[in-house]
Amino acid sequence: MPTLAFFCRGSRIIVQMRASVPITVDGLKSACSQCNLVELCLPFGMSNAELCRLDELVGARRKVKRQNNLYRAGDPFEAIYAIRAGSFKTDVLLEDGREQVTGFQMTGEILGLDGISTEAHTCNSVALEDSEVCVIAYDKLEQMSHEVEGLQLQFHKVMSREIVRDHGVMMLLGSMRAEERLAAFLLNMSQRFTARGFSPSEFNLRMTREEIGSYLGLKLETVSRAFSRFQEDGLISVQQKHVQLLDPAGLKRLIQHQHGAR
Amino acid sequence: MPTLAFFCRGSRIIVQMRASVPITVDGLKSACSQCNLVELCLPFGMSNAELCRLDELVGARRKVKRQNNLYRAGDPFEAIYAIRAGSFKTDVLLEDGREQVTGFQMTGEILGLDGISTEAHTCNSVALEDSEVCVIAYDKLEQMSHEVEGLQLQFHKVMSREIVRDHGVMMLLGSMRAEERLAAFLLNMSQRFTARGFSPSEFNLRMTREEIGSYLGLKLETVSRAFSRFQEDGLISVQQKHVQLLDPAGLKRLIQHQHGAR
DNA sequence: TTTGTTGGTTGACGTGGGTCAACGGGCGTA
DNA sequence: TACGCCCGTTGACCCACGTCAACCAACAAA
Repeated sequence: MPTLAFFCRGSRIIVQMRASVPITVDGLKSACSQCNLVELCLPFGMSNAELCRLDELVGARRKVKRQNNLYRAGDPFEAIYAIRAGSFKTDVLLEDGREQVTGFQMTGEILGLDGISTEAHTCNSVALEDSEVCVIAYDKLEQMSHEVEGLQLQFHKVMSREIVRDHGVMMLLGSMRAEERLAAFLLNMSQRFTARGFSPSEFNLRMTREEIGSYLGLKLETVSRAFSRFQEDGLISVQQKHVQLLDPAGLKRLIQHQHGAR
Repeated sequence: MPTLAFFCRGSRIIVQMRASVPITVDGLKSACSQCNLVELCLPFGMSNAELCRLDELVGARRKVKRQNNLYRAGDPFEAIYAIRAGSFKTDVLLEDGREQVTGFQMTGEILGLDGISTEAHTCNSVALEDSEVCVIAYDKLEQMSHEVEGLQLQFHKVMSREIVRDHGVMMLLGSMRAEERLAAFLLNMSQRFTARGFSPSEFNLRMTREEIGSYLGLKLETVSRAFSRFQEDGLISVQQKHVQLLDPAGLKRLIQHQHGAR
């Protein structure tokens, strides 16, 4: 067995190992105190002391291959997940097969909150690329929330943020036109890439046109046409999944002044 | 000052008073342990002992007249609210004036959860009729969640339920046709009225066609036409805000088999 | 290299629901 | 009891987006 010694924030991570078998990252315990996603994730705003307590909470990491499910609707709810690497989509399915993508998640974001209410997951979570998550056992989270001051507040904020995000999507679906929806989507992606230290104006989408369409309540052809239209108008440059925002302000304007919207 | 003596669940409520001034309900402290909405509201599933602790948490009640705001987008977040009587809508506004109704709330449901994330409300909450809410100071809730076992779990479930509900609305807005949306809306209302001890098949809507339309991502004319269509087809009987579900199974069928939906 | 498969683009056409407009009934106010 | 306003209904028309179909590019497997 390897000997692992973690030290908290401020000092460097030191991992000493005397391993007779190769170490798989799978079995490695995650350490929030050492994670560079701290600013984006559950631990945001917590003190160093609290962060070290968090290290106890976060269990093993789990890898999820592209197209595989992290969980499925109906699975018993046991843990929530923090995305350490990669990205996911969540969707709900109707009996007749219709799919609605309810969100796309990136590093540092939390998955599985929907499961708390009924103690079973109510949507499917699928990796859009080979990804890795930190597993946070829910009963431990409940327990530790009683003890660690900042954890409870942060967790509430994460849930509340999800509710606010959902309201934004409702706005999008309920009262915007196709091109407005796509513009809002692109700006949102840009903003989230920026928060992760990537370029605000150039990125690779991880999802297909069909998935974007499902999320935005549009058919994939409409999404494709809107992309082309934006390119013609010099707002963006697209090539397959690679997108460059040439005129973010123009995209914003598109959303604000409805051109005779519903 | 009136002398008030409350006893916990199981015994009857006793209120002794020697009042020189008329008692206004406004000033009265709410007692969860005495409230008949316990099964629907935050305290659901908590023990009697825990319920009595909750009585400390829930502050004064507040009356909100029809069309008045309980809170507005931008207001500093200080409390969440449990609806004791009446009903509300929540909506978000775009700069250009477009409105999206994000939900309708009934007795026992919790308002204001959106405010936790940014410490300011992000939507408007408007009473659809003269209503009354219990004010639950958020800092006190945080505090008491550390102490009362069941409260934290229940609160998390309430938030999670809101997220699940929002996903349902996304499904509705993103992949259902006008008549399916209205059918889903009516069945949802029926189910919630039932949970409150009212008839599953006959009720009065509190919101206008325009508000329903905004919620469902439709124009009021479309809502009106769908109502008329359902009536022609013998599914419901409508007269203004009074609705009777004549064939709930038929409404369900409408949702499941899409008639060439998007 | 070829071939198959999946994802994306584009065109032609159809339609669900938005728009505009007229009208009528319920309800609150005087 | 009458007035006025909001709310709801209905019809005629139109357009944004869905549908159907052809085609092409990227990428993986052979």
